Amino acid sequence: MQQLERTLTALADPTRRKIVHRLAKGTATVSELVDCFELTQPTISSHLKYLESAGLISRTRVAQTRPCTLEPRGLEALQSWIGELRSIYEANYARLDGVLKRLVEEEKRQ
Amino acid sequence: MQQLERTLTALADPTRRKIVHRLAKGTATVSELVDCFELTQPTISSHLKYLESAGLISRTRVAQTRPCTLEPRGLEALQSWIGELRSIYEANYARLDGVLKRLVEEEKRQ
DNA sequence: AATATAGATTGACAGTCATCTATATAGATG
DNA sequence: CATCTATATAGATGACTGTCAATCTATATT
Repeated sequence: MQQLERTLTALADPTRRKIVHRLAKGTATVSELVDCFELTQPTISSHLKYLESAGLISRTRVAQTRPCTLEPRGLEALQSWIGELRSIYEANYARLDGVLKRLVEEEKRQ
Repeated sequence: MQQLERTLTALADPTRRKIVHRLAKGTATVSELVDCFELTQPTISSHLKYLESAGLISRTRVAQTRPCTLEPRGLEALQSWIGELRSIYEANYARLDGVLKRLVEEEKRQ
C-alpha cells in the first residue's frame, strides 16, 4: 500500500485520530494512551502499529516503555496532496470561467 | 458518522481517490466513470454514494444521466483539520524548545 | 406502444478491521 | 532467581467493505 493510502486509512479511524490528537500535545507511552481510551492495551498497540506504518508516529525504547511521538511529515504529505488536487480543480474551474466569458463576448458582438 | 470521518473514509479507497482526481478535471457521468475504471457500474455507483455522503461530490440530473461534480469544500475542511493538528504540534514543540533553552541558560549561570 | 439507455438497488460472497481474551516476551527490581 | 510491569503476539468474533451478477426504475427514441 502507498504511504498516502496508509495515512488516510490510519486517520479514517476515530480512535487513531484521537491518539494523533493526543500525541500532538506531546509524547506518550502505550500505557498512558491506554489510560486515555477505555480500550484494552492490545487494541491500542494494534492502532499504534497502523499509525507507525503510516509514518504518522515513531516509537523509541526507554527501559520497558515504548514512548510514541507524532511525526508531522505524514500530515504534511497529506496536506500537500489535497492542495494539489484543489489546484487541479481550480485550474479547470478557471478555464471554464474563461470559456463562459468568451461565449458572453460573442453574444455581445452579434 | 461525522463529516470529517466520512471524508477520510471516502478518500482511503484508491478507486474513490481516482474518481475524485478525475472529477477535479471536470464533470463526468456515471457511465464515463465506469469506462475509466474496469469496474462494473454498480461498483462505481456505490463508490459515488460514499463520495456524495462525504460531501466530496454532488450530482445533478440531465435527461437520464447523472453528471457528477467535485465539491471542494470537503477537501478544504480536511485540509483545515490537518492544519489545526499541525498547529497544536508546532505549539507544543516550540514550548519544548523553550524549556530546553531555559535549562541551558540555567546551566550557564551555575 | 416497444425498445434502448442510464443508473440505482438487491443479494451474495470473500476479505479486512476493531475489538476482546489469553498468553508470551523483555526489562526492572526485589 | 522470582516476580512485577510494560508491551507484543495469537486467536476468535462480529461488523463492515468491495466486488459482481441480476434485477428494477426512469427517461429517451423509434
